[in-house]
Amino acid sequence: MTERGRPRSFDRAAALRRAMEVFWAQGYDGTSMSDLIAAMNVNSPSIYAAFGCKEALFREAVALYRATEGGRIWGAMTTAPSARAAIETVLRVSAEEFTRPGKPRGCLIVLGALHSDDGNEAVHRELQELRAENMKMLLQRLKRGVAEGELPDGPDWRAIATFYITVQQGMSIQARDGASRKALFAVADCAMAAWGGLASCRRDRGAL
Amino acid sequence: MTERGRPRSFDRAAALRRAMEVFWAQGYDGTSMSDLIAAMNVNSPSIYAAFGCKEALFREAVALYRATEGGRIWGAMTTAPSARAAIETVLRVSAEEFTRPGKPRGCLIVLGALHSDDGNEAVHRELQELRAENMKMLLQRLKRGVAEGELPDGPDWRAIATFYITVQQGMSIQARDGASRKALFAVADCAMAAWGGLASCRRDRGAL
DNA sequence: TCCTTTATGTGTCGAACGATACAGAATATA
DNA sequence: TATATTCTGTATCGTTCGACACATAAAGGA
Repeated sequence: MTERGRPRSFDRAAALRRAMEVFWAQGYDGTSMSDLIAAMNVNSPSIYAAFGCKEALFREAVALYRATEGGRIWGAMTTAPSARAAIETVLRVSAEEFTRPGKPRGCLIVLGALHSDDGNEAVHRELQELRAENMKMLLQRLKRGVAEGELPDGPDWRAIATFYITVQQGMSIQARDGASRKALFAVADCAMAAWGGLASCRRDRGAL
Repeated sequence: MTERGRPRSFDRAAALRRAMEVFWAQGYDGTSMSDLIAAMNVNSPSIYAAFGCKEALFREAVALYRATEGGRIWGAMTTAPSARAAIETVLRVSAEEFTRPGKPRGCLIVLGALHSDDGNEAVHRELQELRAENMKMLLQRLKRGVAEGELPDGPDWRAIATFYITVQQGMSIQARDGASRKALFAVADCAMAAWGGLASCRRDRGAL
């Protein structure tokens, strides 16, 4: 069974990639169909036929982002040899990805739909869940480190995971504001400078 | 010379405060005139007569934010007895302000206009400059600490300032995602755990 | 070749956007 | 009281939004 009907005259994958970069640069609400038509070089009926609606197109764009840039950032979470190396690599690769020449700065998942407006509740919620997933992934990597004896059992690892997620998300804003790759590397280094104090501190000493 | 003409029938300051909270919750682009009319309980011609246009109203809202919530956060920058205490207080007060019950979560300056769309370039640039000002303020406080002998001359204080600004900005996103005040306090504690390592490290040792 | 199927380009839909025209109402001054 | 001045409510401006109707074009299958 082969393809029926008139064949598509544009490259769906390439058009999706261009849509992703527009959403990435301007956010979900900040991107109009006119923007997408111009960037994808495809008329709106063809966009609707191929992707459904603006929200569905955004979801595909997010999936593509997670499979490419996002994968490069969070892949280290499973491949790195230690919990500490995993966190350090996530921060450093984030610094690289957030300042890649010719690409939008910062992270689509973080900057894509921060506000919940009239008709973007589903999109906003999805990105929020993806951010929560990243946090969960980081926390589980730390717990694995504890289980494997790499890390002590005392510290509040949830708080520490929240801290590193906070830094990683803050880097998106810094990147948007023009921070250089070198500056973000330095931020990562500063965050890792806290590791020694955090990984050894006891839960019963103050807020940690 | 007294007031001429029909007097205003609404409280300008109270209406501005309500407008600020809408902008704070929904961002500049995410807030429509309809939202403002509903929140301020003032019809649009009266809004335009009193504030000019949507952008001018937003600017006044930002000024009000800086005078109130923003002032509480960054006031410590000058009042705290040491550079370290200044940073710690900024982070802790941020955690408080970003999770104040009944108020929008996070920071208006950070979340108000992250993307630069069609007609918000001026607003976007203004918020960006205010973020840069905060960074500058923090860096100058660190330099003052060096000048006064509190801090050593070796470390890359600009990188360290960028780090703490990154954490402070990341807390806005965490707050938006529902992080508790306690969780943000823990983030602040983690960030301060890096202080010892940062404030003593030499510039010629690696990236710092 | 005819029919079915799918994609394309033109044009446009109702709704919401930011912003005002206008007439009437409420005040100070003359 | 008469006039000038300012604010208020209704109603609407032109534009842009996301989405789609429609006729036509281009392919496979009979």
